[in-house]
Order: sequence, then C-alpha cells, then structure tokens
Amino acid sequence: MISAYARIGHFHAAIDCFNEFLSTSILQSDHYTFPPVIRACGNLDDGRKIHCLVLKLGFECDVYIAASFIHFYSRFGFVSLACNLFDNMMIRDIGTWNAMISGFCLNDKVAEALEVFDEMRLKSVTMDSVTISSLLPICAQLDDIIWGVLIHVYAIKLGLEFDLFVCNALINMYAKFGELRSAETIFNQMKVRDIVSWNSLLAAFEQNKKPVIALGVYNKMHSIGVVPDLLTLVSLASVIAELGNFLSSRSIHGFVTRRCWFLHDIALGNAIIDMYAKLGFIDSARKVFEGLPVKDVISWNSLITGYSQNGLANEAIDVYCSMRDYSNAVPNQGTWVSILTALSQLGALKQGMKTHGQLIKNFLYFDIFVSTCLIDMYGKCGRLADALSLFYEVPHKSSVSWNAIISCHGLHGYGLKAVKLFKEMQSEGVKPDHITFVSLLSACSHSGLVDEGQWCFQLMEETYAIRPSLKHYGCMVDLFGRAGHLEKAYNFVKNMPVQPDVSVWGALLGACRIHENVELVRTVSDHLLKVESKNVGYYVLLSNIYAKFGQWEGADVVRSKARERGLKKTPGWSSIEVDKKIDVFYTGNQTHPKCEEIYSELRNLTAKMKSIGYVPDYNFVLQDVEDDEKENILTSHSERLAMAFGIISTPPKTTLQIFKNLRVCGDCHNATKFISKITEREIIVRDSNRFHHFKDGACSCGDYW
DNA sequence: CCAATGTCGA
Repeated sequence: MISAYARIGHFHAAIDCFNEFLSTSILQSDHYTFPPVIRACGNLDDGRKIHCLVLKLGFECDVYIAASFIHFYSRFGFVSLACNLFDNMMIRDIGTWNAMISGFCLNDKVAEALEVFDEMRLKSVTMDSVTISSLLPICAQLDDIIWGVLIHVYAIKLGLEFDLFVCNALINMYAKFGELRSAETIFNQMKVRDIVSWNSLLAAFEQNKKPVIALGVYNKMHSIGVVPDLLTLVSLASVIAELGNFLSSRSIHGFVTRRCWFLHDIALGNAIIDMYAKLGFIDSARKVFEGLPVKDVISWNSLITGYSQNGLANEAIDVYCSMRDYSNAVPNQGTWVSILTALSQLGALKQGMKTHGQLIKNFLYFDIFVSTCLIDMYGKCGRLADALSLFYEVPHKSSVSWNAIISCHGLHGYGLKAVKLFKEMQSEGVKPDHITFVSLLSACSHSGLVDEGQWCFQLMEETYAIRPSLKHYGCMVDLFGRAGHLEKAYNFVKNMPVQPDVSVWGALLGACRIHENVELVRTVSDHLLKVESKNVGYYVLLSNIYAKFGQWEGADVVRSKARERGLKKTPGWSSIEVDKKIDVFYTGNQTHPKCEEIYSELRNLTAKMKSIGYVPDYNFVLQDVEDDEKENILTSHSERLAMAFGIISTPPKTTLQIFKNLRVCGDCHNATKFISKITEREIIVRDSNRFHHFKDGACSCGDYW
C-alpha cells in the first residue's frame, strides 16, 4: 500500500500510511517497508527521522535500505553524506553501487560517477541494466562519444543490448551526439518497445532538425496503435512549428485541450506557446499563455521570444515588465538573452545599459551567451567602441563572442577591422565556425574588400574544412556583385556545387539594381520566382527594380505571384530613443500623440529639400496612384516619421539614431542626405542590413544603400 | 533498493 501510494506520486498518503503502520501493526517492519517511504519523503527532516528509526531497529546493514538513503541524501544535494554511507558499507550489492552512481549524476558530478564505474570494473562487480542506463546520459553531458560507445560495447558484452531501458538510453545518447543512424538502428533492433522508445526516437529527429522524418515516426507509431502521451505531444508541437504546418497546429492544440493536459504539465503548454509563436500566431500564443494554470520562467521566455521573433520587440519588453512586476518567476539566462535581443532590435540603448547593470548584480555578466548578447546590443545600438571594450573584458574563448564582435564591425562598415579581429581570433587559437565566416564575408562585402573576402572563403574550406553553405555563397555573390563584378558573380552562381536558393539570387539581384544591369534582372528574376520562398523581401525588391526601369508589366507579374503564394508585406517600422523612451513608428501611422506636429515638420522639410534639389523618386511607390498621393506615401514612411519626431523632440544639431526592421527605402535614403544638410545634424540609420551615417548631405555608403 | 523520454535562449 505504501509502495503503491509512492509510485503514483501521492507521497503524503504514503507517509501517512507508514505512520499508521508503525503505530498499529503488530508485524515487524522489514526492508520492503522502508524504501518506498524514503522515496516518498519530500523533505530532509522526515528522511532524517526515518534514518534514526532504521538505525534503532537495527537495519543499518540492509543493502536495500542503504541504497534508498544514498539516493535520498543525493536528491537533496547532500552527496557527501551519501558517500559516507556508501564508503562505510561492508557488503554492497549492485543496487548500492547503482544508487551511488545515480547519486553523483543527480548532483552533476560526472567525473565521480565514472570513477565509481571504474571501481566496479576493477573489482569485477557485474553490472546490470540499471548501471548502464544511468551511465549513458552522462556521456552526452561529458560531450564525449568515446565513453558512450565504450559503455555501449560493455552493454553488449553483458548481454544487455536488447534491454528496454538500455536501448532507450542508447537512443537518447546517440541522438544527443547527432548520430541519428545509430539511434535508429538501436530502435529497429529492439525486441520490445514502449512509449519512451517512440518518444525518444521522435525527439531525436526533432532536435536534430529533421522534422519531416520526425513526423514520419509519429505517423508510424500512430498507425500501429501506440497511444501518444504528453511527451509525444511536446515533441510533436516542435515538429509542427518547424514544418510551418498551420492546420496541424490547431489540431494539436485541440488534442491537448480535450485531454486537459495543460493542467498536468507546464512544459507542454510552453511547447504550444512556442509552436504558435514560431508559426506567427502570436495572439494564439498569448491566449494559451494566459490560460496556463501555472507559468514558469520558460513560459515567460517563450512569449517574450515569440514577440521578439515576430518583429514586435516593444511588446516583448512589455511582457518582460509584467513578468518582473506581476509574477514570481525569476529571470534566467534565457530571459536576458531574449530581452537583450529585443532591445538591440529596437536600438534601445538606455534600457540596454540598465539591463547591463542588472546583469552585473546578478552575476550573469560573465555568462558567455549573455555577454555575447550585451556585445551585440552595444554594437547594434551604435556603440561600437563600448562593444569592443566589453568584448575584451568578458570571456572570449568561444567563437560565439568573436562572431558577435566581428559581425558588429561589419554592420558598421569596418571590414578591415573585422578581418583584423579574425586574425587575432586565429592567433589566440579560437576555432572559427560557419557563422564566423558568414559575419566575415558579409563584413568584406559591405566594405568592398573583394580580395580579403576571397581569401576568407578559401581559408574556410582549405584550412578549417567548413563546407560553404548557401549563406556563404550568398555572401560571395554579394561581395562580387556589390563591387561591380556582375559577370564574375553570375559565373560564381552558375558554378556552385549546390542549387542556389533565394538568398543567392537575391544577392545577385541587389547587385543588378546597384549597377543598373537590366538584362541580367530578367534572368535572375526568372530563377528567383521559381524558387519557393516565404520571404516577401525579395518580391518587394524585384518589383522595385522593375518599377525603377519602368517595366510595369514585370512589376505586376511579381506582385500577382506574391499574392498567389499568400505572402503579405511585412509591416515596416522604425524606432527612435528620445528621453530614454523608445517610440516605434509604423509606415503611415497617424495615431502618435504628436502626429500633427510630425506631419507638419515633414511638409516643412520636404519644401526646403525640394528648393535645394531633392526630387522624390516615385519608383519606390508600388501602388498605382496619382503623383501627389505618391509623395504622401513616401513622406509617411516609418523612417521619416521617426526622423521628424526626433527633430521636433531634441535640441538643434543633436545626432539622431533611427532603427528600422527592413531595408531603408531608396528615396528615404536620398531624402535623409538632404535632411542632414538642412538640419545640420548627423543622422544614423541602422536598417536590417547595416549602419548608414548621414552627415552634411552625404552618406557613408555612397549613393547605393 | 538503484534506471530512461520533453518545452525557451545562442
């Protein structure tokens, strides 16, 4: 009875039952009575009392009870107590050894656990399936596949290779190392499988970004009648999010709701929030979030990142503020990473600096991911010097930090410095990864460093054996194209060993626009439209180019194609920080409290600009309307609203910094030059591509943006 | 007695 209560998780009932047993039973308690009770103990004191009782009753040499206590003390972090118990035992059985291994594992003492394993080997203690399945998860933690394989071999030698628990642990171990074929082989060879086996295989494919195969696993288990459980749905939700399957997301939500599983498990709710957020249904994500009976830090983080990744950085910050003010969830590494990412998107320097202060207080300052985000935040908010000094202050042994500082220099147009940093990274012995080269190549292309870029590309394959991905090819095409070597860029695309994707064609298209090569546009556009893409940006770029060359039918084709594929234009926004507060403007926005003043300032500016030679470029207006309406549309672009707001809200000649989610419009780029001249201000615009410095009627990146 | 699967962030 005690054991039954403990097994189903009714620990209090188990303890009550035990007390009743002690007070009423004439039977002597034995070594079957105690272990379930010890397992049921929810706090240290209860366990201690039982331990005293056990000693009084003379059970101190009982191996079953000792194993329970070793496990018990380890559960509460008193692994040294557990050790003492273990060391003082005259006779140990396999359960005792296993309990000690699991005790070390519970406390993340991987090396000690493996020492116990070694001792067992040396003393010829025969291991069982429990030993093996406790040890396997450690190998993944150690990041050492040699240990994993070694233990696998041991399992075979012991005749445990078809044991259910061992196999499940093996599937998980191989999956963590990305060895999916091995994981699948184990699964296929199993004589008996349970729900854990299926879930493990499903998660293996999901976590290694193979959602299609993962879905296949699910369909298979469904077709042979295996009933999915809560954990199946957690993985399935991630699979559906990755596949971008809108309909299935609703079915999953319904399935979970009908079974009331939200009440039983936070992780499942979190997975559904994340699924909706990744599919862009941020409102549904919010509803699920609000409906959760209990929320943990991951629930909050999921919603924050959801908003942030859907371009709603301001909303992400709002969620974070509610978390801080109305919940007792403690922000963790993930929270800070999400917040800093959102702040960098918005260019919210002041709030970012405040966050920096909080991180110092929370000792998270030296966390590699958090500090990388801080570097990125300073860089993206225009404080490159601060980013660099912070970089040298925090640990930078990992490529992640170097990638951040290199990419920031690229964004600011300092290609040579980026290359210099890369060389420094090499000399410090930090191994670059594929992202390092993306940052580096794009830094070179923004600064027109063709030779340096080619050098990097070659180095990547020859020295570091990194096979170029489509992103790298895209960067190279951009490098050649932007520098005016269109022929070379096109040949490069034709000779690629892999099928070019939208980003590669898009890069070539961008080059065609800059260098006004109409003939090539046709070819590129044919290819571009053939490749499926969810990125509307390329369609907009293409129709802009057709419009620019006066080829209206071409523009129409592109627009109808975009409509046919159900793509909606991403709303453009720009933000500006005034008095420590961020204001976000959407194109055409008329709801800002200072709306009247902003538009009147813009009319005023436009008149002055025209008098010194500004001519609006209507090619950037895709709607087919009259010219004066086109002018209105250009004037209400988000970057101009933000700029006008900055002008009326700050003292004369103050530098303005504008942050934009999309690429800055060509006409706005031109207009900003005039505005910088008229207002005698330095204006810095960071768009999705790079920083633009406007001063005295000119821009740091010349005529082409 | 002792053992296995899942959610966010980079």
